[in-house]
Amino acid sequence: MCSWRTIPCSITELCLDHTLPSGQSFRWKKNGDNDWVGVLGCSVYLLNQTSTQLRYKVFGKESETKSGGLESLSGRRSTTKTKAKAAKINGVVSPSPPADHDTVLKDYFQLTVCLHKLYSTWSDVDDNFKAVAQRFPGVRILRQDPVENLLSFICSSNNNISRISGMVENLCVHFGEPIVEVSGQMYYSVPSVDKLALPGVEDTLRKLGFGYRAGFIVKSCQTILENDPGWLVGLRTRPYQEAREQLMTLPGVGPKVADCVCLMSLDKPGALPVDTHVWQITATNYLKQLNNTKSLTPTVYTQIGDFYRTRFGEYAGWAHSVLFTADLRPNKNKETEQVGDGVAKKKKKLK
DNA sequence: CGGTGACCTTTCG
DNA sequence: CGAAAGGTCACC
Repeated sequence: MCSWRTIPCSITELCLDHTLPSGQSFRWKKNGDNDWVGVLGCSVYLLNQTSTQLRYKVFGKESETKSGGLESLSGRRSTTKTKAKAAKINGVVSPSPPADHDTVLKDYFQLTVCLHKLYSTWSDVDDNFKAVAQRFPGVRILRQDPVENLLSFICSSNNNISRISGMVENLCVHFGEPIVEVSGQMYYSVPSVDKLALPGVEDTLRKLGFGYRAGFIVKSCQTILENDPGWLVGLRTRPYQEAREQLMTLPGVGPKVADCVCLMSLDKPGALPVDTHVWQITATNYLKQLNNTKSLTPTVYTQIGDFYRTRFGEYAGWAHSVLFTADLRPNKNKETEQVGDGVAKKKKKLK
């Protein structure tokens, strides 16, 4: 058994227990009391942490992922170049992880972004944030594979977390590649868009319980393939608004899903997903004039995003994930459910 | 622009 | 059991 590898990292910069279950990725599972297991690229990672370091073990093939480029994981069929790189792998079932896994994790957790400073700034401008921040330190935005991120959130529409997780799992098990078995459990990669664009897939997904999202997934993958190779990941270097518009050309991708993808995998820290919950809480606690809005129209959606962007600045999307993380926890305490302490929440539903 | 209803199925209360 | 679930799309 290989030993744990470590990366220096304060628990206030990254708290796995607050970040991994915050509804960004649906693929991390708690393993025992301290460990988290998940798949990044073509490797299975086992993670835990102390107050000063992030610790990990890697299982499976050596990842071909290069720092900053998850392209090869994204179902590109641009082949030639990525193939050439991938061919370099010394596919040993090596007990010692390759040197590059530090880089993969630093990239995934975006450890070069100084969360401590951001928290401090946001606490200065918002009392609600300050209160929530004390209870939930170390919440940061992951830098996910755009394909995983996109598929996950196409599944999220009008759906519950529990089922979404199962659907993502099913996508990987049925259309991804097996990676390695760890303690009796096989792990799979995120499927390539090529696989999901094949004829017959929609029927299979329907049978797997995806409902109307089956069509969205297949058609979105087909659309991705019709675009230039690298189109999706290329949105990382396009302006926020443009990336958002482009994403919304995909079936099943509206404003909310587009913002999730912008924020969580396309390097748009100011993107701010507004769901019904965020809308309600914001109307109650911040923008009272929205209390009489009847639905989450594009206008209201923009107002809410702009409000937070004005208040929290360039990384408003990151602030938003801290602010609302408490409300997604399965075991949230109903008595204290609120944004910040002492602020009333939940208006009753009018119908 | 804003309002309405359908959409699949599972989980939740 | 029925309602709700991190929406989106089509249509008025």
